[in-house]
Amino acid sequence: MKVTIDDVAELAQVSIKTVSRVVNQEPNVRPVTRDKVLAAIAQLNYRPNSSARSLAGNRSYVLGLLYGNPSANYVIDVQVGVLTTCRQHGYDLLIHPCNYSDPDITIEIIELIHQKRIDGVILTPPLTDHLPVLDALKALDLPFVRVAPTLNKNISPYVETNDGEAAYQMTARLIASGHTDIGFICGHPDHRAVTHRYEGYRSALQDHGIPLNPHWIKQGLNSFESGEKCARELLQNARRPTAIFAANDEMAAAVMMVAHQYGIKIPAELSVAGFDDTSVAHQLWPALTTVRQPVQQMAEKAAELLLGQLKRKDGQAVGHVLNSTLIMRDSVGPAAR
Amino acid sequence: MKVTIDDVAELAQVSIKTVSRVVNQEPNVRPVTRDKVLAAIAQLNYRPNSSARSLAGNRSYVLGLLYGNPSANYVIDVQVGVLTTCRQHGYDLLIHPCNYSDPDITIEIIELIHQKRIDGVILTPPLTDHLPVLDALKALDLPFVRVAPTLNKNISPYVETNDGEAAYQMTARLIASGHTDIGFICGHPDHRAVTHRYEGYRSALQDHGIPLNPHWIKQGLNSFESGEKCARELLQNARRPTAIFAANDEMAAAVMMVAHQYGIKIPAELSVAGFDDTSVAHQLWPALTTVRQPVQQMAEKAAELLLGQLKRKDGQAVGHVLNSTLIMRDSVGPAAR
DNA sequence: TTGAAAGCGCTAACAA
DNA sequence: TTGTTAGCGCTTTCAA
Repeated sequence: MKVTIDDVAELAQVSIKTVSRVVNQEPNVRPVTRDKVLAAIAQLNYRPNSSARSLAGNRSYVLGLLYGNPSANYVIDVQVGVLTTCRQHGYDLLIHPCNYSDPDITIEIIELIHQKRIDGVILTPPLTDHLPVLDALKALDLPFVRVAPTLNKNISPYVETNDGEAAYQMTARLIASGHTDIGFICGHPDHRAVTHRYEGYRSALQDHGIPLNPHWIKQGLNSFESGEKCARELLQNARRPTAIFAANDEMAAAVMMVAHQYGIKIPAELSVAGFDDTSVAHQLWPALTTVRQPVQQMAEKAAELLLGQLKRKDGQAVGHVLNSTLIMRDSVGPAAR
Repeated sequence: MKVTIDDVAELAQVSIKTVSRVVNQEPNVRPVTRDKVLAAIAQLNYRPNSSARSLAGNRSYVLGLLYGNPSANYVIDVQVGVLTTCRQHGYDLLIHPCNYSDPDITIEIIELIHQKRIDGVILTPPLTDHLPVLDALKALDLPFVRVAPTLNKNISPYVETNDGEAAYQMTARLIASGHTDIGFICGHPDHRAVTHRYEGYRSALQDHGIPLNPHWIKQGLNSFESGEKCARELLQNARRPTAIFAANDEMAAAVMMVAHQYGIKIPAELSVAGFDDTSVAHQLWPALTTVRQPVQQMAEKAAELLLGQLKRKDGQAVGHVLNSTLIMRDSVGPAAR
C-alpha cells in the first residue's frame, strides 16, 4: 500500500537521490535515467510523502490564504483560484479566515506561520493593506503576494484589477444613456480598493463636464443596511438623482429595495448600478447591472506569483492587472426627463 | 528561532519521550513532571513540528473537507465550523471542492486521501449521499462523518437538522395566517436532504385537513432559473395560490421576481417563504421569511464526531440533530380573501 | 513512571 | 551524472 522512494529506486535500479532529483525536477539527470525512474514511479503509483519532504527539506509545501473579507462569494472564488494553482504545483493550501479588526491579528498570523511552517501567504482585502501584518511578514522574511493592494505597492508582488477604469466606464455608460444626475454610494473606507471606484465615477463626470453634486455622494459601509440608509437620503427628496451607482452590489440591492418602497420604478424612473456581480445581482428584480471582477483569475495569478517567488527567491514587487467587465442587465435604462 | 523537543527535554530535565507524553496528553506522567514540562514548553514557546509528528506517527493531523455544494454561503459556514473544531484540537484542514457529477470523483478523492495522508474526512451534501464515494471511503477504512445524509445513515456518524419539522412549522404558520392555497416548489432531487422539506409541507397540510393540490406542487432544481419557471406556472393563472413555499431562498427570490413582474403584491396578495436564510433573504423586498439551518454548528459537531472517532477508533454511526429556526420577515402576511 | 534507541521517508551536503 | 551518508523532529517499541 505505501510505496516509498526506496521501492522506486530499487525498481529503477538507481539510488534514492536520483529518484529525488527526478521527482523534484532537478537538473543533471540523463534523460534515459529520468525515463527509467518515471516509469518506475508510474508502475508503483508512487507519491512522495509530504511529511518526510517537509521535515527533511525544511519546507512545508503549504501556502496560507489569509482573508478577512465578509463576502462568501468572493472568498470562495479566491479559494478556487488559489487551489487551482496549488494543485498544479503540488502545493497544499491552508485557509485562515481572520478578523481584521482583532488587535491580536498579527500575533495570530505569526503563530500560524511558525506552527504550520507555511512557505508563503496570499493576502486578500482588507488584510492586504493591514500595515502591522505586512510589517510582520517582512520581518519574518516570508514571501507573500497581495490581491488588490492599495498601499505600499512596492513591498510585494501583487495582482489587481482595473476597478477605477471599470467604474469610469460604467459611469460613462450612464451618462451616455442621458443621465447627468448620478448619485454614488461609496464603499467602506477600510476597504481601500473600493475607493478606486469612487475615483472612476468622479473622473467620468469630470471628463463629461458634469459638475459633482456633493449631496449625491454618500458614504456607505459595504453592508446592505448602510446602503439602505444612503439610499433613503438620496431618494427621499423630490429632487433626486435619476441614476445611482453603488460601490458594491449589496448596497445597490438596498437602493433597489428603498426605491420599491418609495414606488420609484426601476429603470424607468431610476437606474441602478452595482459592483461585484455577486449572486444577488441576478436574483434582484430587475436584474442588476454591475461590474464583474476576475476574482478567480486574480487568485490563480497571485498563487503563481507566490510560487515563482518561492522558486527564485526573489521578491520583486511585480504587479499584474486583470480586467473587470461591465455586466449590463436590466436595472439601467435611459434617463427619464 | 526553532525550538525542538530536545530543547524542552533539556530545560525540563527529562527525556524527550516524557515531553512527548505530555504534549500528547498520554497517561502515566507524574503531575510534578508534567508541570515541569509544561513550564518548559511555555518558557520556550515550543510548538511541535507537525511534519515530524506525521512522519513518525504515520498520521497527518489533517482532516479533509469534501464539498460539491454550489452555495458559497453554505460552504463558508461549513468551513468556519470545521475550522473552529480543528483549531481547538490542533488539526489542520484541507478543503477540497469537487464536482459531484464528475465520473472520476471517486478516484480523485482516493488519490487525495492517499497523497495527503488525510486522517479523516467530512462530507457535505450532495457528496454525503454519493454511494461510490462512500463505498470507497469504507474500503479505505477511513473515518468519515457526514453532514445531513439521507441514505444509509447507519454507515457513518452524521449530523443533521430537523428540516422536515421546520418545513412543517413554516407551513403551519402559513395555515395559521389563513392560507389554504399554498404552493410548493421542490428542491433538486439530487440534493436529497431537501426532499425532507417537501415532506414537512405535505404532512402539515394533511394534519390540518387541507387536501394536496398537485397543480400547486412544482419540481425545481434549486436554481433561480428553475424557480422562475415554477413560479410562472404557479402564478400565471387567475386561480393561483395565496402563498408559495420554496425549498430554498434562490427559488423564493425567483417567485418574488415573477410576482413583481405580474404586479402581484407581496405579502398582500401573495405570501412567500424560502429556506436557508442566505444573504439574499434580507436583501429582497420585502425581506424574505425563511428557515435558518445551524450550518456552522453542524459543521463544528461533525468535526468533533470525526476527531472522537479518530481517538477512539470506533465507527458507531451516531447521529446528532441540531434544530433549524424559522425567520419571520415581511414576505408572509395574512391570506387575502 | 520514565528513558534509550530505532526508525518514519525524505532532502542536503559531499563524494565519486 | 550519480551515489553515500547523515540528519530533519518526532513517535514507537521495548527495557528499566
